[in-house]
Amino acid sequence: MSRYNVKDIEAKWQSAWAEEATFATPDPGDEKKCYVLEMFPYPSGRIHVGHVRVYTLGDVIARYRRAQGYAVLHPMGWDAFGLPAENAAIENRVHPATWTYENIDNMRRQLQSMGLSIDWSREVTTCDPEYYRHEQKMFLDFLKAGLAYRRESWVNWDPVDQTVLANEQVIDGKGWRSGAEVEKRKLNQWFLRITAFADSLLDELARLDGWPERVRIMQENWIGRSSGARVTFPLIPDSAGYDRHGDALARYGTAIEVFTTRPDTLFGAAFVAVSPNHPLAEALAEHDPALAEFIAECNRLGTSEEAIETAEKRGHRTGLAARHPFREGDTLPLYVANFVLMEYGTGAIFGCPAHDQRDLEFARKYDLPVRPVVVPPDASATDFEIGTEAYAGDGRLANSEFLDGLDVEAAKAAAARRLAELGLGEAQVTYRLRDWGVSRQRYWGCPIPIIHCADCGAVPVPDADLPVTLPDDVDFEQAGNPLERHPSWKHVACPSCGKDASRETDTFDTFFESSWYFARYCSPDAPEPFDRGAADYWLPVDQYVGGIEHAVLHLLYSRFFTRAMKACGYLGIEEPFSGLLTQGMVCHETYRDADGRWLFPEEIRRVSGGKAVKVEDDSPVTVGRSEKMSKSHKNVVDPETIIEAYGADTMRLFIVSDSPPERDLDWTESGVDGAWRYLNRLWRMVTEAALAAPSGPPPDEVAPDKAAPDLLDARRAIHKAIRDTTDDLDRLRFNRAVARIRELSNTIANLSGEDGATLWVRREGLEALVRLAGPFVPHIAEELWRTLGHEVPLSATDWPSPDPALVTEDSVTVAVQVNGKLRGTLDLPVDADQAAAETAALALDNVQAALSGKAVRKVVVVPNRVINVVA
RNA sequence: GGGCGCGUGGCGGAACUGGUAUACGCGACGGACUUAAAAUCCGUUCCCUUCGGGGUUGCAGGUUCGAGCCCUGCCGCGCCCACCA
Repeated sequence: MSRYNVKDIEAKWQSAWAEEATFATPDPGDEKKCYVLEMFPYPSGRIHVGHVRVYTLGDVIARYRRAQGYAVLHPMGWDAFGLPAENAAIENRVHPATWTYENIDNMRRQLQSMGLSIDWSREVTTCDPEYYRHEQKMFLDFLKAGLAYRRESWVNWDPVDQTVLANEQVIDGKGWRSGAEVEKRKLNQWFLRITAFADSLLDELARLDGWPERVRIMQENWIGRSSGARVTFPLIPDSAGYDRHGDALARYGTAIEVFTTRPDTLFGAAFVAVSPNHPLAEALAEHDPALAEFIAECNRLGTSEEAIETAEKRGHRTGLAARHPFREGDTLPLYVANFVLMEYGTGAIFGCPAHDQRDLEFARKYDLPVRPVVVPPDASATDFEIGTEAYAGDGRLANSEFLDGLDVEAAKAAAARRLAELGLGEAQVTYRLRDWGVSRQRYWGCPIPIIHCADCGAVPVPDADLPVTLPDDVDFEQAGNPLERHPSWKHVACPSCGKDASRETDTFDTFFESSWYFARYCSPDAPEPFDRGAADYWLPVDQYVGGIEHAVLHLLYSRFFTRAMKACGYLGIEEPFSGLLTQGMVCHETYRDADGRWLFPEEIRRVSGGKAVKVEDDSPVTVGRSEKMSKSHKNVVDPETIIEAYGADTMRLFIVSDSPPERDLDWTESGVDGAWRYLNRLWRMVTEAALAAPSGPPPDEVAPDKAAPDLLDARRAIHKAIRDTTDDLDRLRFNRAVARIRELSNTIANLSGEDGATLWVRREGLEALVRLAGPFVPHIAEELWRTLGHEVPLSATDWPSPDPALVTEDSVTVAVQVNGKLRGTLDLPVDADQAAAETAALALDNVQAALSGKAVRKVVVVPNRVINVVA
């Protein structure tokens, strides 16, 4: 018997697959297709265990579908623009491109050592001008279609990375990469009009039944559709009567627009407030130094969880008042208030203290009237009062003139109707979702193809001049954007009038590149972004695999981008990914020495009693709970080391064995050992049996109607294993599939005897075993398939199907209960006569003992499952 | 504050969507082989038991012939969003 020589076997099959172009993508044809894609990696330099998990999961699916006869597209590429390259440039004085391409080369080598069934001829690299030229063109098309625009706006500014961040990239008031407290700045920015598709992005979620419910809910909340009304409040100087607002009103206008979801509570209004960043507030501040100071203070305040929770509701009274739209002669004081967001609705609200907690806190502080207008069903209109809790529930309207007596829903509609009649508003839908700001003040990104001309404004770079490429000779010695400082790059003639003009020096957010790469893979060398025929055939992606952290970032942007591409005639579909699998994180125990310093797993040694010591000096080590692998806690495992020691198959098997894919996975050394031991066992089973096991058509004595009972049982187990593993793979339940495969190994191992029929059944089992294991552990499976005497490689062999005669049962074990408690089992023919089943059950000794003479009240017979005797 | 999810042996987890709870693996223990160790192989492994059985899916109830699964209320853990009018 030969030894399981991992290194040779894995190297041998990896080069065989490469030479034979085994995983080359077929041309679009008539076969059923399956596009399997994992989120492409950022080329950080080395793969980590998280990569191993995603690419293993995707590879199992791709290999399984290929064996089933699908035309499979399974590509790989690099999300190659981004900040780490620039940081490396600053720290190590290496050009971002050099750094990136070197990292790609190393990571490609590492990924290839995993034995992935990837068509490497379709590699896409987003920092390549041959890639990003297409998105520059797309951007200009979006601009023409009104899906991109430029405006001055308040932005999230990351003071460490010195760039703007999208709302999706601000986590708890901090930059998603730098962790720095985000500041507010006003800048000219390019935006993509993602809000134009808000309804479609929301409504189509219901049809994405291949997506986890969790992700769909997260996107739904993120889009945040709410319906209400827009209300116009005419402005007048209030009783304090100053007149210095004339200038501000003249510039801003003499009315203020407010969005509310509760137009029914308009009669409870006590004040109107605008955001500190509202144009009216800014105009007023020019003549009001105290207001200017208040606004500045608001902008300094962070937006972190803590800041929001502890922040007091504060306002600055403006000296203006708003006329109540319904109640003649009633006016409401106008405030600038710190809790009003410029980014949502119109940046202005009316405050109804009785029915909104924030408004109530504000009203109590500034002593404004609290007038309930919605009375709960169990209270009376005359004594219902508000204390410290606003009432947000349902009820009947009161103190509200024409709305009195209506319920909340009817009152909302009636109020909106009246507003429309008066010309002071109408029903309106508003979204939490905001347009996607894509300008970044960074070098290592795709240049925005725009030229700014003093006379002509923002002029698109003509098609003939695309792509706009990055200059190579840049200087990272100073902070800020090197494109801005480059001596010549930005100075160009205006394409429209020919005068001196300057290039846009901002680059795109890197989520721009990842929003369409899945389409580029369909035809990576096409002169257009993609060949329409190829895209029509391959898209949408059938199974996408990636981390949950992209639930509202990449996955939402890609859905938008696909719609925008469709609107501009690039594509015929709206949804890019029909199936989505979000895999959990990989975790590992943490270790600290006596001084509290973190230790790497290889620095410790397990001793008895679950304790651990330092390898170096046997000093005690504290074992901490398992948490997400991170460099700072040193609880990391390097995939390359694992492959060196055990091989890719062991690593792949371990990573799919223990936990369901969407759940977090605990990386354990003993689990890896277990996978290693299993593969050695598999190796021995096949190599020891292969010589003795005959091949060929089934001999008579193993036929379903002739085989000896134990052989028949074994054959049944083999075919059920095929059926169940297939079912588990279809449902992406890989940990269960692995359990089925191990069970099949046990069945085969328990098959004793060396007669011809037994040998034949053993071979049948081993062949099934190797074929079922193929998607998980492809190298060893190929090798054993050959050992079993097959000339055609496993990667070109069909997926096995179970023999129907062997998976349909003719008898079944039925549980027998008395009053719901198990008292025995019965072997009955499938679909046995109910009366006969009942009689057989009652005849059991255990049943009679449990009844102990009591009368049987009834017997519940669930065919083929259970018989419950009720006494 | 809003939304979503989870809780099963020492551990990871399984249980066909209401029908024999604890599959498969890890760990542990015992044995065989070995001068010895590793590897391998064979057993045992939810708890209690007077060996007849009895109990067990975070806790307390409910629905049902029957509940890990459905409902109600607690307890604990996790994730997402958050002054969103």
